[in-house]
Formats: sequence, structure tokens, C-alpha cells
Amino acid sequence: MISAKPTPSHHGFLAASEIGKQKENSHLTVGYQIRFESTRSPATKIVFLTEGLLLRQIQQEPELPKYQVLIVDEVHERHLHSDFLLGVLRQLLSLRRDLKVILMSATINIKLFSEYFHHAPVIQVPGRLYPIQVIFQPIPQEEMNSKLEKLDVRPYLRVMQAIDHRYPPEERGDLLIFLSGVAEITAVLEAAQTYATHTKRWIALPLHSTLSVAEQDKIFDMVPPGVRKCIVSTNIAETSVTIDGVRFVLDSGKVKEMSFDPKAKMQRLQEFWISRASAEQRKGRAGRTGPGVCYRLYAESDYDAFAPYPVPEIQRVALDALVLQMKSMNLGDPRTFPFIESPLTSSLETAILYLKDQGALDSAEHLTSIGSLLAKLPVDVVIGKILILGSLFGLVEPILTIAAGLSVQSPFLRRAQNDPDCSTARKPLESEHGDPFTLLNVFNEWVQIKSSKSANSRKWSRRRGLEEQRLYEMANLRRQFKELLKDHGLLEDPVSGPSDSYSRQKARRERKQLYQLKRQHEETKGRKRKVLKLQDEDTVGSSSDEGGAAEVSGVGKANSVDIQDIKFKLRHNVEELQASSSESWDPSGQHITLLKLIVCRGLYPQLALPDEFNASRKDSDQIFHTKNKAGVVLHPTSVFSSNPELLQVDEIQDDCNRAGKDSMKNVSSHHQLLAFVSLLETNKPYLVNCVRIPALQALLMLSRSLDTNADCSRIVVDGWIEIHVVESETALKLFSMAVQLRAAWEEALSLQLAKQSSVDKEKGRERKKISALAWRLLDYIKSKAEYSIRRLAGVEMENLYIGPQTVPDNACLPGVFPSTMMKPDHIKGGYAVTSFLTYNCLTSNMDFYSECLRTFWTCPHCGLYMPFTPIERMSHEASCKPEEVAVDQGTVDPAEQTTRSASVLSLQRPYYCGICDKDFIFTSTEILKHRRQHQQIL
DNA sequence: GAGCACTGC
Repeated sequence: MISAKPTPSHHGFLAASEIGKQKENSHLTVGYQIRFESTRSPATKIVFLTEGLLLRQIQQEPELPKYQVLIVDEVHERHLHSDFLLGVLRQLLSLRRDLKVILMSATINIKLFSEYFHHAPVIQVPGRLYPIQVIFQPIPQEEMNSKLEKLDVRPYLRVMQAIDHRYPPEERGDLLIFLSGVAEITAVLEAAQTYATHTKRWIALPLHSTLSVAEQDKIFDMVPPGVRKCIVSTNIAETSVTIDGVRFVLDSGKVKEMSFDPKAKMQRLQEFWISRASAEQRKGRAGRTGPGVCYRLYAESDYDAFAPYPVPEIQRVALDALVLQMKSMNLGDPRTFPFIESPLTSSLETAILYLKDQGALDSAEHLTSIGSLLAKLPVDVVIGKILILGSLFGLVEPILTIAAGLSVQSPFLRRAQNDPDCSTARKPLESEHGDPFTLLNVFNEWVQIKSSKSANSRKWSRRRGLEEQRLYEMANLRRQFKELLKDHGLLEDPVSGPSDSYSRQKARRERKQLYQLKRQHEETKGRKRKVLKLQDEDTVGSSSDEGGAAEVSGVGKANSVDIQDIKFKLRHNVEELQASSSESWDPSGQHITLLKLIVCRGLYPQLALPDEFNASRKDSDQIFHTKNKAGVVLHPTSVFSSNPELLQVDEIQDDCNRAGKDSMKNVSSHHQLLAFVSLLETNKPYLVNCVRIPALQALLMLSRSLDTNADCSRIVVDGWIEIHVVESETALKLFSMAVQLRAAWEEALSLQLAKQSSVDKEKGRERKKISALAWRLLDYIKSKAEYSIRRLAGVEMENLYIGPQTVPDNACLPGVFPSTMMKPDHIKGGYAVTSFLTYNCLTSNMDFYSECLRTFWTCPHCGLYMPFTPIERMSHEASCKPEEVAVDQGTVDPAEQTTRSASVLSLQRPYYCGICDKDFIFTSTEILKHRRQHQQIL
């Protein structure tokens, strides 16, 4: 193990340049590889790559035969991937005696690493840092801000004054201020700029990740003589961005960190004191080019009380992806894996439970077929599900874009929200269906611009307040997703389009030109450092966000080559992209409806229910509830936040028929649910990236548990949402459709995953079936129903079920499918119809017996006319459905095998008729026929 | 009126 003093220099780079010198003539032997870029070739001897990428390679080749020596840099930073990698390498070392592993770390916590690797020898390398004077300057009590107040900027200004006072302006050296977040940065920046206009000795600049790339780059610009930069930054300057020329560091001692609340499945961004290791790292930023000074806005006793190190990432985040990857690497039980420092047991259990719930792990915690696929997709589990589901319905192109859009930082620049020009230009891109669809629109429009010769995509993006960089990233991501789906047989290789020799030649010529432009750019490389101007007196007052600044750098770039554009056009086939993006042009809205259903199924159970009293609330006060967290709000960037009317229900009120009934309040046929991508708590818990969908239809289709009363008009979903359907007739119709569609969808999916549709002839049949399924899903989603919906209160949730009844086990009712049995449910009471549906188990004031609820009904398929109880009718409908949608018994997911095989035998079953006082062996239809006889007699 | 720390496969 190699260690060095905590210095911001990149040891890895040092090594590279030394190696480079040795091998000057054959520079090709040293390469690098990151996610979307590689200079690796067969000749490569030394390669720099990221930990995540190496882990993916281990997934493919567990013994890493390609490598003899591995150097892992910056292990002290304790990233999720690096901690995991160390664990994997430690195991690999016992398999590969010839492998050499070298860890590089700052001197902190050397013992931990050395002992973990069986007391590996330590080599100390002296650091190269200039001396730094530390000044503790705690904030006086009266300037401490309470949580609700804006940050008090006086302590920060005092430091700037002190610098002006003590150091002559001709002595160079900039100031770097570390704060916790954007709000704090804005406050200090404003004050610093005001101070700067008086003294003319400062130029203050913000630095955080949500700034556009151009704005971030400004911190590298030069200042006029006698002027210092004051860079007001987040943590980004602690490790990610290195700025030379900093002589003064001002450390607030605060940091915002993401943690994970497993109970509510919610991310939480909270402010904390930094660790001593971080404090030292921040201090070190002052001593890179010469002796420096570090002002700390806390007392030395505070410093001593700080935690020694930051909490390793593995102990802070959701471990779904990690567990999934471990499973696919055959690393055994994650609970007993010898991590350098174990994650919390509860966190591992939550992840395992979640993966089971999502069907990625079976009950024995082995990967399922969908699980092993998800493990190979470099995305969150929910996004992975969306991709898989999308490939089923041949809606891959828009789904790829949506999945990519949800996996990158938002392309919407924050500052543009206040700019009226921007928001009007953005307006046409907004989708009333939800934020993922806005992302889809943005990308598709952008691709159209890219493919037109005359339009300038950079300009187009800037007009709309979009960070184009994010759109390039989306293009890369969606291509990677597409290739992965293809590799795993979920996507057919497109038949390559006709290409005549002329167009091939043309394409070749274009590529050649692009290469030339790229080379030109590389030769004149390095952005020329501009000289920053002092802030004008009159612009300062109004500009908290520096309206003009981006414009200046934009104009500066307009004349040069757009290297991003060239790289994009070299990497992607723009015409193909354009074709696929216009594919999702969908005037009828059919695709959108299906896409929404797919996205929502992927996101399930991340659903939020609008509060029933939202109609009487102000726009900004709209409240939503999730199963585990009541009272969440929309993130202000959501379409629904600026257009809350999209979620308003036009209530059917004071209808004379139901005026008196309390349960029939809030009746409408337009109730909507929100599916959301994440729940993030900052000041409040926010729903991020929302999609709206018809509530009842979606819940019947997606939820894990549906409990009903006798006529199915009252439904409890997943134990927390209650629905009253006005007409039980309607409820039954929906139930019947949902039950059948779920089975058909499930089957199509498992067929797809099992790759059983490899024979061409079958493929055609499969496709027909799937398109029939799609149409039926569309019909179903659009079906009308009037109902009320609300979240159950805590007490109500505890008294939902009638509980086990004294029914003998063999008293089974005919099932909904010919092959399933409706068994008495011994926990809830009532009857288990399918794995998700329990009939007549809800406690109710009205004590219905199913026999009382027979009504006459004509089967649309066979014309049978007779009185049915609700459940008999569903059963008949399911067994009497048209040929092409019949459920194929031949292909059953192994996970479901047990439940089904038992019931296949039970097509016929004992039936006791009370009127005849006789036992029969009947199929369900025969039972119905038999009962009809009695009805006629009576 | 009110907002997201930072990486990365």
C-alpha cells in the first residue's frame, strides 16, 4: 500500500506521466477507459479506468485474466464502488497468487486498509504541500442563523476584509469559500459582490454542480492585476474540481449529505458538520501553489468534536444495486461478505426485501431471470424494469429516451425558471402527462434540431434554459441501454436499411470531415483563458444570478467549433436517431397511454395519492400521500407543480342519488394517481419526476393486494387506499378485465425473458398476441368508472378484515380462471381468488351474502343468460373468453409453477348442492348450469 | 413563492 499526506494531487496521474516518459515512443501502450470513452487497444499495457468499470469487467471475467497489477487510487474516499472493489479484490487475491494489488491513500486510516489486506506492507510517500496557517474564527452567537433564517453573511465578509487589510493587492492569491448548498452560496455571493463593487479588489463567482458547464468554467478565467477571485463553492471544490492559485480557504465546516430512510424509501438531504478528514482536505486547497491560510468558521473544540472521517458511502445509501450486482457475481450472501466496513444490517435487509418484492430475487434469495437481467443494466432497479417492460411492447425507442432522461442530472437549468423568455420557449416541450414525458419531448425536439443542417442546437438549448451536455449524455446512455437489451435478446437486431453506394459514400465523406474538424480542435486545444471583468456598479444590484455572464461566454464560443456536436455526430447516427424519435410522434395519444402504464408499472409501488381535500387548497399547498409517508408535496420543477389543474378532479357533486351517503363523497371518474421516480426530503419531502395515471384502473392493474367486499364495489388496495365504486357492475367489469390482462401481461413477459420466442414462426404469433394485449390494455385504461378514493387512516387499516371464517377447507368456490381455485383465506377471511385478489374479506356495515347479489346477465361470448353472483360472473367471463387471448398453459414461470400445477388438476371439483342435498364432481361451468336449474324452478 | 451535496457503471 502506498500512502501520501492528504494532498489534492492525483497520484494516478503522476504515475502515468512517469510511465509516459519511459515509453515515449510507444504512447499507445498507455490508455484510459471511462464509461463512454476508451483509448484502449490490443497494444495497451497500462490502462486507467474507473472502479465501476472494473467491477463490470469482473462481472464478466471474475478472475480478471487481463491484469497482472492493479493500483487502486484514493481508497480513503470510501466510495461505494471502491469499498466493494476492495472486498472483491481481497477474495480474488487468494485465487490469483500472481496478482499484485497496490492501494493508494492519504495517510488517514492507513491501519484499516493494511489490516484488511492481512497486514499489507505500507510505503510512505511524503506529501508536497506548502505550509498552511489555520485560523479558527467561530461565528459569534448573535450571528448564528436559526434554521429558518437566511444565512448571516457577516462572518464571510469579515474574512474578505481581513484579507484586504493584511495582504497587499499585488500579492496574488484567490479565496475559496466552502459552503453547504446553493442557497447559502447565493446569499454569500450576493454580499461578496456588493463588497466587491465597493473595493474593486474582488470578483466573486459561484461554483456548484447545477451550474451550466460554461458557468463552471468561468472559475478558471484570469483576473486583472490587483484583483482576487472569490469562489463561493460547494463540496465540489473539495475533491472534484481543483483550482490553482487559491491561497485563502474559508471553511464553513458544513456539508450536505444524502442519506437513505429505508422505512419510507426516501432520500434525505441534510446538513451536517464535516469530518476532520474533510476539514483537512478543504484546508489543503490553500496550499497547492504556495503557503496559504485557512479560516475556519468554527472553534478548535468544534473541530476536535468532528467525526474523524466521513461516513462511508456504503453506510449511507440504498444498497439495491449493490446487492443485485453481488448476486450476479456469485458472491454469496451479502450479509456475510467481508466488507472492509460492513453496511448496516438493516440496510442490507431492506435491499434484499425490496429486490424480492420487485421479483429480482426469489424466496431463496437467488436471482430470478428478471433479476439477472436487471443486474446487467447499469441503472436503478425501477429504470431497469421500465426498459424491460418497454422492450416487450415494441416501444423501445421512447422508453430508451425516458430511461436515459431519468438517469442523468436534470437538463433544466435552475436559473432559467425565473427567466420569462426561457419559460415561454420551454412551454411547448412540457408534457401534461408528467415529467418523464417532458424529458422525452425535449430529447426528441433536440434530435430534430440536430438533424437539420441549418439549426444550431447549442443556441436552441440555451434559449430554453437547457444544459445541452445532459442531452449528449442521454444520447450516450440510450445507446448503451439499447446495446445491452440487444445483447440479452430483448431486442431484435433491426434489419439494416437499404443503403446504396451513393449514400454510403456520402456518409463516409461526412465522417471524414467531422474527423478533420475534431483534429483541428485538438490541435488548437485548450480554451483560451479569458480575463474576467470587474462587476459593473449598476448590474450588481439586480443580479443575484448574473444574467449577463452566461451570455458573454456563450458569444465567445459561438465562433469556435462545437466539439461536442462533432463528437456526437461521430458517435451517433443522427438520421437513425431522428427516425426513431419521430417514431414516438403519436397524435392519437395511444403510445403515450401505453408508455405511461409501462412507466408506472416500473415505478410501482412508488405511488402517491392526492389528498382528498386538495381542491380547497392553494396551488402550492397540494398534498399527497404515499403508503409509508403521509403529507408529501410536489417538487417545484414538476409540471404538476406549475399546472396543478392537471390533477384536479371534476367532482360529481350533489347527485340526488348519493347525496346522503358519506362514503360517496369525492366521486369522480377522473381521479389520478402519481407515480414518482424518487422521494427526496430537503426542507420538505418532495415527489420528483411524476407521471399521472387514472387511479382505479392503474391500481387494479399494478397493485400487489386487492381486497373487496361482496359486490366488489368497495376495494382496499395494498392495505392503504380505499375505493368506493358507484356501480358495482362497473367494478366487476374492471376487475374481470384487470385479472385477465394481468395474467396475459405476466405471461408475455416471462415468455420474453425466457427467450422462448426464438423460432421465427412463433415470433410472429407472439407479436400478434402482444399487440392484442396492448390494445386491450388501452381499452381497459380508458374504461369509465365513477368512484371515490381516499387514504385509510391508521385505525381503519387495523380493522380491515373479517378474519378467518369457520368454513371447511374443501368449501371452495369456482375460481376466476378455469384452472385456479378460490380458497378460503385464513388470514383475511373471504376467498383468495388470485395471488393478489381476495374476495369478500372486508368488514362492512352492510352484511352481504354473495347469494343475495345475483343479477341476470348475458355473456357477450356464449350468449348464456342467467343470474350470477359477482364472482361467478367473473369466473364465467374468464373461462369463456375468445380464442386468441386464451392463456397458454404450456409456459409458466417456474416461480408460479407450484401454485398453478396444483390447480390444473382442479378443473373438476367436488360440489355440494344444498337444494338437492347431493355431492357432485363438477367443473365451474357445470356448477353454474346446475344452479341455473334451481333458479328456473324457483 | 420556493428549489438538488457529489460521483459513476
